[in-house]
Amino acid sequence: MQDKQLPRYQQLKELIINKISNGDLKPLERVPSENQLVKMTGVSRMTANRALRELNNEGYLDRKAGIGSFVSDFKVNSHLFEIKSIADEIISRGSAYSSEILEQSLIQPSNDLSRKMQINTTSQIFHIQMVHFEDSIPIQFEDRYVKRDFAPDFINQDFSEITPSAYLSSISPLNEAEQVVSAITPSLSISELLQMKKDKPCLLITRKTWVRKVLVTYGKFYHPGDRYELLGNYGPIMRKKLSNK
Amino acid sequence: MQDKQLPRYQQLKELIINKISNGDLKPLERVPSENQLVKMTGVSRMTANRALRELNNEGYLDRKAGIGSFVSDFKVNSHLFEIKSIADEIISRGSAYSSEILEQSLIQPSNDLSRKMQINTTSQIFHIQMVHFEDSIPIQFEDRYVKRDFAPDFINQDFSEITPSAYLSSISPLNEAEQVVSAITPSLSISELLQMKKDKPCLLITRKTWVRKVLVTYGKFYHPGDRYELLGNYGPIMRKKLSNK
DNA sequence: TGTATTAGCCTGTATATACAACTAATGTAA
DNA sequence: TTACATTAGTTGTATATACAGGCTAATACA
Repeated sequence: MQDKQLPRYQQLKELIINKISNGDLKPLERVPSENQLVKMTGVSRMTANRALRELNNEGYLDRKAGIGSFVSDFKVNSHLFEIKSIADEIISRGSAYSSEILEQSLIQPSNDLSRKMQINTTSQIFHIQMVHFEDSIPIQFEDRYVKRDFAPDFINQDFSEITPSAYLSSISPLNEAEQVVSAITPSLSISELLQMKKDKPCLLITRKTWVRKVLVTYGKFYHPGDRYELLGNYGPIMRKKLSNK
Repeated sequence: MQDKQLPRYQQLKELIINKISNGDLKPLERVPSENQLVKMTGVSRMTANRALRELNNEGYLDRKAGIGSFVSDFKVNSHLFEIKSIADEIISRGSAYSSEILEQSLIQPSNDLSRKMQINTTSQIFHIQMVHFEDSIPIQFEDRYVKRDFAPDFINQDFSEITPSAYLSSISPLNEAEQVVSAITPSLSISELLQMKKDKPCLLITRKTWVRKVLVTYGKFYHPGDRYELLGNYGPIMRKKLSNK
């Protein structure tokens, strides 16, 4: 592949990222300390420090002096910033969250869908449709497809307890996403599900998510235009710190 | 303020960021080399290296071995990712860009506007309204306010040559932004400006931008829902490298 | 037993040193 | 003039060392 070998701190970083990606290291688990890495790999402590420090800056790890280094809890706050569970969002606003599941099934994808999900038509995929409510007012209609390979137990989950988004994150940290935001006029059925007045616009978010370069889920998220807006903050890179508790 | 003094590499970083923010160091200008920083401030080369390396990772600087370190060209690609000039976006798609300026004036803000812009009503602000076209089709209606203090020469610019967004970025790198995306039904006048059919939805982006914690511009950007969508990619942090040319 | 101290491990920072790779400018020989 | 070698300055990496400060658990002591 590449004739030039990577620097040692970079090799260390990728070693740890790989262990996180393939599940050897799970969220909140301890990763080797700097001195352990020194003994294990023969590098000096400063290069072990650089590897762990940069992984911390990139959101893979949480470090705390006196304690150790731990894999970030991707369930709570993925380093895929801004993409959080709709339930958490509603609860953090102090509102009551509830949901209604309309469909939860295993299907054979159509030609169009198999192309979107980058699989052949013989693979099976899960399909879920549900509505999310904030204080009993519909705030999102979720129409999502999930690769069976990635989440074989998807069909047995109770998604009134854990949202599909949170469940998928718990299986493996999602490490790449593409999100398209658009304004549309909803179909009649969606308009009714969201209890919207006629001809009112919808904010539609179409999202694809990859784990280790493989697309695992594709979903459309419809929001009533007058009840939902998407907020983004852009600024100097902030690192979250572990609390002192 | 803070009883604990910052680490030296952090002090160095802030020194350089301040020089960039207040215009002492302009885009593409050379910043002191690691050895110069050593002589100037008395730190060791490794801590000077850490300061410059992290500023590079955060997008403030571009560094190249054998050459030196230079302030990033925020005009081309701000570290406020995803917020780029609509003109660049259209041109990068291979389409023809044009614009029509509807208003360009200096005004006294209303009570409501002065509150939104966090100033008192005696301060003056600039107001611009314009439409951006892709291949002669309207793609964005821009309704923007700019603090006079920040860009005193704003009124004399020819915004058919350089977009307001690009002009403001050229004055100083914009280092914080808040963006709210929503789906609305446009007013009749906006619907006509964008040559939209009746009752079709608009994608509305409301954006505030700060420079050094001071809000400098507030704008609303209306897009026809069927002609524009907002795309975001989220993934491992990538650093741009200087080319070898 | 209960409390205070200590030892040990962790991260965070700072320095001194070394070598490699790259680039531009300069000097030198053909 | 041209081609090549040298040199100085730059960033990039790697190591060894040191000390500070946070935290935990074992230990010593009253």
